[in-house]
Amino acid sequence: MSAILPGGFGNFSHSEMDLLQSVLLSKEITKGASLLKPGQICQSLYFIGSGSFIQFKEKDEIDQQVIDLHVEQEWMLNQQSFVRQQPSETFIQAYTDSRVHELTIAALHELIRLSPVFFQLARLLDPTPSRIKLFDDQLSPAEKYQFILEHRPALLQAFPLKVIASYLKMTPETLSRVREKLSKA
Amino acid sequence: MSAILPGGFGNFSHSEMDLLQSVLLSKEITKGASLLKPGQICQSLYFIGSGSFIQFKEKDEIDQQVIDLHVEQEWMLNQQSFVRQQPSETFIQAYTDSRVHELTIAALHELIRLSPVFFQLARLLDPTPSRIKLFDDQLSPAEKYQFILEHRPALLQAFPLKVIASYLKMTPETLSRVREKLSKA
DNA sequence: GAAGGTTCTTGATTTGAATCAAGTGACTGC
DNA sequence: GCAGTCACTTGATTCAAATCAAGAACCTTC
Repeated sequence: MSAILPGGFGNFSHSEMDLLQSVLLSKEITKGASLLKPGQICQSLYFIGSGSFIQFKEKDEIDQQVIDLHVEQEWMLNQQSFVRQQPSETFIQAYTDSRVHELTIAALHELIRLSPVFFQLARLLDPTPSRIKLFDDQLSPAEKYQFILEHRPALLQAFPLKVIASYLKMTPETLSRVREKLSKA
Repeated sequence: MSAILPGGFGNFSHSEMDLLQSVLLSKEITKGASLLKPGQICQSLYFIGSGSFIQFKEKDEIDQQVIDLHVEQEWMLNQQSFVRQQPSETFIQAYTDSRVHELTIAALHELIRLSPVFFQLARLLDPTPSRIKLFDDQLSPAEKYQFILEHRPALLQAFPLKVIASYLKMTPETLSRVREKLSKA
């Protein structure tokens, strides 16, 4: 196995990368299948080799709220559930046929036991600055859209606008208007 | 030194508690003084023995946005800055004369080296479920107020309503109206 | 105790996004 | 080809909270 993992999420030597990759489990996930369901406890980090995932919550019988969107070459997990080892409230569902590389919590502990260097992976357990910016600050719909345009443009390629709208916590109508305004600005 | 720390944030034996307390630095902070300023990197966790703190961001020259409120018997830090060791964007400022017990990052590492049990403290580095609920879900002003009424009532004792309003990301007028409605419901 | 400053409340108005509604274009499958 | 569905757009209306404005209650402090 070689180079399934990108740089950028840690400072690892070649041998450390090899070690890391050796404990990963490669899995194929077909479109629509779930890696995590409400009630389950998130036990793994997943690195997406290819494909895309939607993490969402059932608001009511009809509607679902998109919590996060994940595209290839990104790590993915339910942070809350993983860190506190508590039942998830969200689904993590493949939006397309996908391949993931799974790092179980046991494997993570083993890595850290072997070398404290792997401590760095713990950073994956915290919300990214990008997510914090998007939802902690209170941005206007236009600002939210511009933010992902700038910081997560891949999402716009990977998902339909109604999914993006739900992720950004606005209606599809509002997103449509924001885009229209921006396109002629 | 005895019993400055409460239970509830970890599962420690008496001797572990003693060890933990032995590495804490007790500090007095006078009203208005800052434990952390924008540009600085958050290097410590603070346990508030007595007093209260406001964590806020300068929105513009005039206004400031309250990010978090901290009262006694709680741990406090700038999670983003601490975890990523990046410059803070917030102030952590004493709202009243206070006493804190400081756990530096170096002391934390030393504790974990001595016993992996202290790993549990890492949970302090993640946003609490309470905070996530308050700002990730999109609650109405009334729901936000009811949430802190139920989950963080001490805040209402410790801070004026205009500070609470800023924390809850609503105007003081809206908070006032929410309270009025609730009081006669 | 008067003057000034806060905090909080109350009322009137504005505003921005949600909702409601309808329509277009693209694709899907019979 | 045509009905049906789905994604997206566009327009009209509604609604909730922000803003603007003013006043009441409670402080300081000189």
